[in-house]
Amino acid sequence: MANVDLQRPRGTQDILPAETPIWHRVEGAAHRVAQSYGYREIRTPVFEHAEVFRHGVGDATDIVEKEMYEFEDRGGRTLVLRPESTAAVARALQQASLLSEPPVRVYYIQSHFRYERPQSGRLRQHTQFGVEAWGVPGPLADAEVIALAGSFLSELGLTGLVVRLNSLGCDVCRPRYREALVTFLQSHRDELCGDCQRRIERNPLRVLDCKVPSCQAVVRQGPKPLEYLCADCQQHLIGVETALSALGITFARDGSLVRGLDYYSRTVFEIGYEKLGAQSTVCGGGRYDGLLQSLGGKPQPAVGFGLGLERLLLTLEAEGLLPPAEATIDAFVAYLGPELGPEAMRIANLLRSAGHRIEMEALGRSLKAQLRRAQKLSATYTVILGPQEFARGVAVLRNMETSAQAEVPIQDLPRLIEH
RNA sequence: GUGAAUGUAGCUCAGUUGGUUAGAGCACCAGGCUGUGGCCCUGGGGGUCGGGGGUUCGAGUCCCCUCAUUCACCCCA
Repeated sequence: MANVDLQRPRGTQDILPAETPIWHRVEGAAHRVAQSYGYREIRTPVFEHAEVFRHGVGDATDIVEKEMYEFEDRGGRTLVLRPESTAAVARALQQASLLSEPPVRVYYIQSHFRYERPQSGRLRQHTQFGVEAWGVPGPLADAEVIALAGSFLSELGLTGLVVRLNSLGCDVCRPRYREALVTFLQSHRDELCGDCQRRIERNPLRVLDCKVPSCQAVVRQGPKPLEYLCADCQQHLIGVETALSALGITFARDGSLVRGLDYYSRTVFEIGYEKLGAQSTVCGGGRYDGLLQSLGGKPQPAVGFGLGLERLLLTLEAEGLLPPAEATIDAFVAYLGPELGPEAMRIANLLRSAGHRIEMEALGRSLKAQLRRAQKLSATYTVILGPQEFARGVAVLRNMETSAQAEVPIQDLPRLIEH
């Protein structure tokens, strides 16, 4: 016997039978809500050519630089397990020429893979429900995807989540702000933490949301991103806020909110749940008008979000919103003595044909053990077949809740059992 | 990638300054009730003490390495 390591790979999760029902519920809500907003599902390959993410997500991002599962296949192609879906979706829409007829509204529920140090709410394989509106430049689209996320979360019973909103500017104003910020930060370099000193070159906007108090003190004196927004970007931000207010969605403008992927422009937002600790952002998104162009296509405005389902489940659990376990069968078929096995099996199939969910005793245990099993499965009924009943063409039908039982003709069983 | 904590039965956990055969509750199986679940009583099965190496007469306990989980950072959903 080979000595196989039974441990799952680091940062992965088995979703066991006890957990699949809640996944079905969450995924079902995602399908319903997305479709109620007119979005249609898209599925892309688990792996893509590496360039899709290099150019789409950005060469200098952590995701591309050190977190991609990259490998060479037997044909010498460099492939990558997708670390996110937006760049892949852009590639797919472009390849199928679907963007010639905007708007294109799509959603996905897909796994993503990142080589990270795992902790709760951060896995190497994780699932995102994502939504994208392509070919829509106006602020109503931004508000729409935020509203969609809100509808989804409230359908699951969540309240008390915080929407944070910011604008990163566009090709016109972002470089101006970035330059002003870098100049400012360099003049205060020795007041910043080590991480932030590195960020000045790598990703200066990140300094804005550093948690170190001394860095925050520096940032407070520096140039404010919103002051550098061009007129168009300002108007866009106000347009998003006006629409959100009209929808009754509460949000907070947060000038320090920065998203790590290169493709974002203008609107960025996060929806978070504080009790989750460090990995508290459940949903993150924004506008990425420049993404398609960076993949070699024609410019196409787009806005969307990604919502981490594992983190969402943690939130639901913390809020006590996981539904109680439901009965998995309607009736359990018990029988006495191995010679009655085939007849019990015939009865079980008779009931299944009538649409009932049936489990039959598989281990030939005592009646006591069989009833215990039926109870454990929350079966509504137990059908008991013993030699005495078999000889007369009847079976005992026992209601597990009331303990009432009666002998009934076998052909009447399908009619007498209810869900 | 950086820093720290934890790892004993399916689950939650005890286990003294290193000292016989590693325990409890829950769960599981059986019997009490020879064909009736829940409550109760009795009994039973189950453990490479995460893995490997070392110190020692002797290691669950001490040391090193390794794997995994958790927490924080980086980053992100």
